[in-house]
Amino acid sequence: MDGHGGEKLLFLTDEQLRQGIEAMFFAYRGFTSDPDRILDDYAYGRAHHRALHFINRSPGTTVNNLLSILGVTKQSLNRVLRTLIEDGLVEARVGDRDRRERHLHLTATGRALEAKLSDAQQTRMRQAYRTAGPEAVAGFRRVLEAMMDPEIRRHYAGLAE
Amino acid sequence: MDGHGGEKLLFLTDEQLRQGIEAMFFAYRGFTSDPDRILDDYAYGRAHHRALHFINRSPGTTVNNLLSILGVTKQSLNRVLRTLIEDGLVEARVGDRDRRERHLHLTATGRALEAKLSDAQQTRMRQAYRTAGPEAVAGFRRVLEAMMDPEIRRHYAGLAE
DNA sequence: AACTTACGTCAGCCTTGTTGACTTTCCAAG
DNA sequence: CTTGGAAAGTCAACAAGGCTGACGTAAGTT
Repeated sequence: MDGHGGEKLLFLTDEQLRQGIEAMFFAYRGFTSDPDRILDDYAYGRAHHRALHFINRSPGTTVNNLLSILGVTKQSLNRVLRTLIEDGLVEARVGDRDRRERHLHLTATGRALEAKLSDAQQTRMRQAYRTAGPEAVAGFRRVLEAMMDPEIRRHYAGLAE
Repeated sequence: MDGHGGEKLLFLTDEQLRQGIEAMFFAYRGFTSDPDRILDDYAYGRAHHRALHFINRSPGTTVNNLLSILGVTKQSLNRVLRTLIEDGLVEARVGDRDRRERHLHLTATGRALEAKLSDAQQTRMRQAYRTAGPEAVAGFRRVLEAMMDPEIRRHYAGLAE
């Protein structure tokens, strides 16, 4: 693409970097605050939201798959998953090919809550995008992608593995 | 500045918004991972890092001030602050004008750890900035700022209150 | 038959958030 | 000078959500 093209000199003072760091901190708080408020009404937390999000994104994903995306232990995930299954938001189907695997799907109820949560988050993001403008959005995404760990980047943007 | 200038139509599909949301999630993980690894070596957590960061940014800040920036309860902050003071990283000086207030300062040891932590974080951010390019950095900052809660934006960028 | 993988579960621990109640200190207004 | 209230600290109890370690079971794989 632009390869060397955009290689202007970047004069980055410590102060500018510090502001970038704080921007991440404060923005992430805003980013999670809307779903958090909704989750309070149910007895769920951020961990439940994350599970709902990624199951919705990749229906039929296995437990192991979800573990590597979320980067937590199976004990942590299981605690969350169990309540979601008990409450009828998530369905765990035994695998056809490999019957050890559990393929995770959202039920209608699960999809409803996921939609509610992601609507709130999308509204904020859409508003931020509109305020910042189209070029800003592209830059935002580029910096975020460059900030991820490489192994994590694999899981990003719906890349099948 | 450019006001209406950048108001092209923004066609934002749900898929694009979802990818932005995931980018925030994955990038934030990367963003915190380096300091987290360092903190493990001491017996500290992310909460200690945040306190060190903001005390370093605004030396002499009061506890109440810090509370409103961090958005936690005084009991939560106090637990963290107490260990930092006991361990000699933070000094709480009784206020001159108002002797109820404690003005927080980093000791030499505290500054050393803060520097170590922020170096790690700055290195990642600098690398991401370099990969993404200068225009991307500006966009990144604009979107993040637009994503913050307005009350929080007051605390941002060293605005004195 | 033995090994490995996928998943679930029990027990226990830590950090970091919460609420509620209470005390001490101390400024400032009556 | 007294009193009200703000600032700060502390104790206790609790919850979410991470973690480790150990164990069990079903089901593929060799």
